[in-house]
Order: sequence, then C-alpha cells, then structure tokens
Amino acid sequence: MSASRSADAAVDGANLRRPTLTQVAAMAGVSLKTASRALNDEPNVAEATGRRVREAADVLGYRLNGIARELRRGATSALVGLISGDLTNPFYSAVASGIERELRQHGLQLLTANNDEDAELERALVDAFLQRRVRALLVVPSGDRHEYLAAEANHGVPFVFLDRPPDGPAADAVLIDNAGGARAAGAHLLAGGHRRIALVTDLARMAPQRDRYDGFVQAMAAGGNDEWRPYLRTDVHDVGRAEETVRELLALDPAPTALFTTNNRLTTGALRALRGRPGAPALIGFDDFDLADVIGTTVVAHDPVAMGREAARLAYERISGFAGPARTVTIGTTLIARGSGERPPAAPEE
Amino acid sequence: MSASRSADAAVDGANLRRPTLTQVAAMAGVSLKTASRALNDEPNVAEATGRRVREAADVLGYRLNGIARELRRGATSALVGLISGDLTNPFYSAVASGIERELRQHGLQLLTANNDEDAELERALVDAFLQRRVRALLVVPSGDRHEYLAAEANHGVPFVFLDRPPDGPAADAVLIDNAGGARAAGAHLLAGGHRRIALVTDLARMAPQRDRYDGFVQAMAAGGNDEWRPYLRTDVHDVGRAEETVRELLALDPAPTALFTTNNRLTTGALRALRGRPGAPALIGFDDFDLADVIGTTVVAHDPVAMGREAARLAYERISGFAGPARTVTIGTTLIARGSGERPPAAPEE
DNA sequence: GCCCGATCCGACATCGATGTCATACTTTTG
DNA sequence: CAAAAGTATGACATCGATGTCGGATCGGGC
Repeated sequence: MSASRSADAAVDGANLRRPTLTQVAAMAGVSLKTASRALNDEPNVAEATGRRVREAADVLGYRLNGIARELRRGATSALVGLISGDLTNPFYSAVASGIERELRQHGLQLLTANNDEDAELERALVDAFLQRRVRALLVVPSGDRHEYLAAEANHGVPFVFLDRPPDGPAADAVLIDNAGGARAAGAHLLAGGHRRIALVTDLARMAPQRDRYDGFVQAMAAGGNDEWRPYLRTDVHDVGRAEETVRELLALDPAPTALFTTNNRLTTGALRALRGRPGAPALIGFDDFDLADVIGTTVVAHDPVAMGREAARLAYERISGFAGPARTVTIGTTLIARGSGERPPAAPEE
Repeated sequence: MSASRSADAAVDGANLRRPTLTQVAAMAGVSLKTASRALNDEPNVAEATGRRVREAADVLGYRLNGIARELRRGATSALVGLISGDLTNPFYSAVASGIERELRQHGLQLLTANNDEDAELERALVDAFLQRRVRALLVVPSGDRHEYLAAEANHGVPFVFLDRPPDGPAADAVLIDNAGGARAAGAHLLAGGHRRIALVTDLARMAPQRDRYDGFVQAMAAGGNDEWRPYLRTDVHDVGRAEETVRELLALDPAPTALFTTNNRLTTGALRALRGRPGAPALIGFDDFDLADVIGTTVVAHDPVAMGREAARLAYERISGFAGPARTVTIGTTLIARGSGERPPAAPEE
C-alpha cells in the first residue's frame, strides 16, 4: 500500500521541500530547541524571543511536521482506520459519518478504505493501516473468514467489528438485532393475514443475512406457516438481480402475497420491480432508507449512525486504556409501518 | 487537531510497544541494516540470512513502522485529504467514493473529514492535514471565503476544489454545469406550459446555488416569463424547512403550478410536502437520487462519483509533477424526465 | 559583594526506519 | 595466481521533531 514507484519518483520534482524547524530557528537566531519551545507555547521563553520565532515561522510558511513529531512522541498516530464496503451504499456512509463525528471529539482522524467486499484486499488494507500505526481499526468485514486478525488482535491495536461478529478471537463488536428485526417483520406480515410470503436475501456467507433469515424462519414457525418455502430466494447480491428475482416471484402461480427483503439494496430492486404494478404484494424491507416515508415503504429500521458512534466509542475506550473483556453492543430495530407492509393479501383469485 | 491530552496520557498504558527492527535484527543475529534489507527484499542478502530475519520478524510479530519510514523517505505521506460536508448526504459520500477508488489505484489513501459547513473548523482541518503531510488536499469548501488557502496553495501541496470554485488563488477545480442544468430545468417547465414556477434554493452564499439560480433566471428571461418571481424562496437550508416552505407555496393563491428545487435536500423536502397531495404541481429537482425512478421524479442529474474521480485524477497529476496552470473540469448535467416534471399546469381554477 | 533560585536558552540524544560508504570475503578472469 | 569484480554485511549519518540536562544570566536577599 505504499505509493507506486512512478509517484515516488515524480514527487521529488513537484514538492518543494517545506521549511524545517531548524530553518526557522536559524532565521530567528535561536537554537532549534528554543524555536520548538516557542511554537509549542512551552514556558520559559522570553516574550521577544517568542515573537521573533513566530515571525520567522510565518515568513517561511513553516508548518510543523506531524510525521516527525509522531515518531518522536511514540510512533503512534492520531488516526483510526475504517474498512468497509463502498461508501455509495448509504448504510456504510452513515456508519462512517457516525464514527467520524465521535472521533473528532477526541481529536482523532478517520482514515477510510473500501474493501470492495474482497477478503484479500481487506487483509492488505489491515496491514497498511497497521503500518500507519492507527490507534484503532474498525472493520465491517467483507466475509466471514477473518481469523487472519488473530495475529493482530492481541498486539495492542484495538479492533472493533461492525455489523458482523468477529469469528476468531474475541473482540469488541457493534451488531444489529438482525434476528429480532426479521422476526418482527415476519410476524407483522403473518398478522396481516399473509401466508405465501417471499423471502429475498443477500449472500448467505454474510452473518447478518443468515441471522435475518433465521429470524424470519422463527416467525414463520411460530405462526405455523410453511407456505413461504417455495418463495425463498437467497444469495441475491445486487439491485438488478433483486429486481429480476422479484419479477420472477410475481410471475409464479400462485404468486406470493408479501415480500420481505433483507437489506436496502434488495428493497430497492423490489421497489423497481413493483413499480406501477397494480395489486402489488405487501413489502417490508430491512434497513430504513431516504424517502421511504414518501414511497410509503414499511421497513425494519435501525440507526447506522449510532452504530458508527458506538463503535468509535468502544474503540476510544480501548485507546484510553480499557483492557476488559470484549464487549458487544447491539443496536435495536423498529418496525416502521408506512403502508407497504400493511397491504392485505389479494383476494384469492383475480 | 492533535490528540487530546487525556488520550495521549492513556495510550502509554494501553499500547504495548511494538517490536522494532532493531529487535528483529538482534534476534536474527544480524545488523539493523541487514534486517532492513532482508525485509525489503533488497539484493545482496544471503538466502539463509534472509530466512532467519523473516522468521524472527514473524515470531516477534514485527510490523514496519510506516511513520519512521515516511520520515526518512522524505516526510511526505501516501495520504490525500478530503474535507467535505457530512457523509450522510449522498452527494458527499458519492464524491468520496469516486475519490477513494481513483486514489487506490495509485496506492494512495483517503483521509476524510467533515467541515460541518463551518469555515472555522474547515480551516483547522486544512491545517491538521497539512501537518500530516498529505500529498494533496481535496476540498468541498463550506463557504465562499477561502482566501486563507492562498498562503498554502503555493507551498507545494496541491489543492483541488470540488463543487465550488476557488475564489482566491487559481487552483484546480471540478465543477458541475450548474447554470446549464438549471436552464434546462427552467426551459423544460416552460415548454410544459408552466408560468407560475416556484424556485426553492439553498443558501445563497454557496456558489453553486447562485449559479443554479442564475441559470433558472436566464431560462425564464429567454421564455419571456416573469410570473415566477413571487414564488422565489432562497436560503432554505434543511429538509424540514424545505417541506414547510413548499407547503406555504402551495397554499398561495394562485398557487404555483411547478417547482424547481436546487439540490437533493430541498427536493426531499418538497417530495414530503407533496406526498399524497392531489393535483400536485410539477417538480424538477437538481441532483439525482436513489429511487427517483421509483417515485417518478424528474431531475437534473450529474455524476458525483465522476466528480470525485476527476478531482482525484487532477490531484494525482499534480502529485506526479504536473506544474501547468490551474485547470477546471466541468461535469455535465442531464435532465431525466420521469414524470414529475411533465405534469401539466392544473386547469386555471379548481 | 556573594549566594541562590528562577528564568531563559542551547547541546545532544532520541524515536525507527533507510541511505551511504567501508570492509571482509568470494568468485572470476586474464 | 594476482588483480578485478562481485557479494554479503555492518557502522554511522540522517529525516524533523521533542526530551533531558546542564550552563548562562539576572534579580534579590543577606
């Protein structure tokens, strides 16, 4: 993850070297250390001396070299890394926003990277971040296999997992009550009189998806309903496929009278498929989204910004010295009825 | 923007010190330099020696100290900073995503910070980033006053402005064809037979808003329409206010037959106000958004991910040594008709 | 007129890596 | 077989800041 050769080569030509503290000191006619003292507002610097130093710094356009300072101060930066999926997914960007806000209060900076949902890349990113000496690392893991973190987890850099539990060593985590949310959705549809309920899920290798599946199944079992099984569709990963899948489901005979989509992407696909369709089935989506109120979509909502905030909080506590056992924070869900989930099953036949 | 005292104090207790190269060398029974050579795959290291060093590194859990390396290599990091508004706004997160993807190809890392639309904070962030020795700085300025960058712009760190032109020294910029897009929207509504067109804009201190206003006015002038003036509402900054404002507009007599909202937030507010309203006015929004197709909202679309990509490209060229004059890349807009902008004016009276 | 503590300042070591140069030991080569 | 060339290694300086410690200066108190 270091800069490519071509960049390294070119930079020398482009970046005029910035003035160093030594130069400032020279211009002010004082020693290096005195200049340092003056600019850091340390005590025991004569008024006049301080002024001279500050003036010199100003004239030269001096800017402290944070890299050198960090090295001297203990080789640990004020950075916290976040590795997640693409920020164009509002879930990830909301999480990032929550993290950033919380970190800022503690003078920490957020470094973001996209794992492209690729475990190999993710691993490389972790490595790069650790080399950068981040104070903590927040990860929304791409898949399930992250034992590779075991080697790191106990080496002093706190890890916090978001949305997916660590499967290897114990580590702090912030999770969503996936099963609970899905149970609520299932129960809500059953209560509405639905039996033929289609379940559309994303990749089963992602733990939250499995949990949502489980929750839904529990609700069905509790309601003594088995008619949903023919309408199960798993491992649907993008919006386009979701739209297609829902179209196919609607073409079945008998068609499902309700749909439960287990994340925002799938819900988007479903909404596209349902668009302008008379007698559309009921729909509940996991994850709230912008304008769901306008569209009238019933969702299982949770608070991704809070997730980020909590994760950052856990990380900060570790940074500050907390050494207790791994903790898990669970973010609750709320079913928000907006109409789509309350549509009754269509009359038996046409 | 350095870490707070409390954090600094606590860390010492928490972070076990990571092993240094010197320790690895000692364990392998070689000199510091030889260990360095071995781990960096430099030539002239005996096979057996290399193995011993790598083993020692492995056992100790050694991880190279990027901070020290950077200091030695030239005190310039592989980081690029982005200062923008809140990532929960999909516009900013899309921009960030485009930037991140482009940078990654060049081995650069993105450091993000939220300016909270506050000029003072923004300034502090710029300072913090420069101290961190970022290779380039991408900024979506909070306001118009950013002359404070003048001092920096010519000190070797390339600046790229996004969405708002630099008002001080010449610098690279990536802008949207705001006036053009707004003209198109205005013309589209006029062509649809509208005369009483409401214009709802965000804070006039933001250049893009002024440009969109100007474009709209040009379209009106070209169409010889003056009836829009009573329906102008400016400096509407959040979703709630936008919703309110639109409600008020609709209560007027005569009510406007069409609306043009000049960014995604305002459009969201308008959609809320219009929700379930029979005989709703036509609506065009600036900025495309998720599910606009489902809702059927006509928008002036552009590509924020491309904006990010272009900005990162400009920055990378500077980093690589390009020293030519400041460049401006303009991102085009497309009017996407989805229904809301094509609703005809209501019949004269009820 | 001398001692003492406070104040101001600077020389030097240090953080953890890499670059330069010197050196010991091999291997080629003429 | 001696000279030249090449390989493997280490000692030391260095990047730009901060921490330690000791020296100079100054004002007061006796």
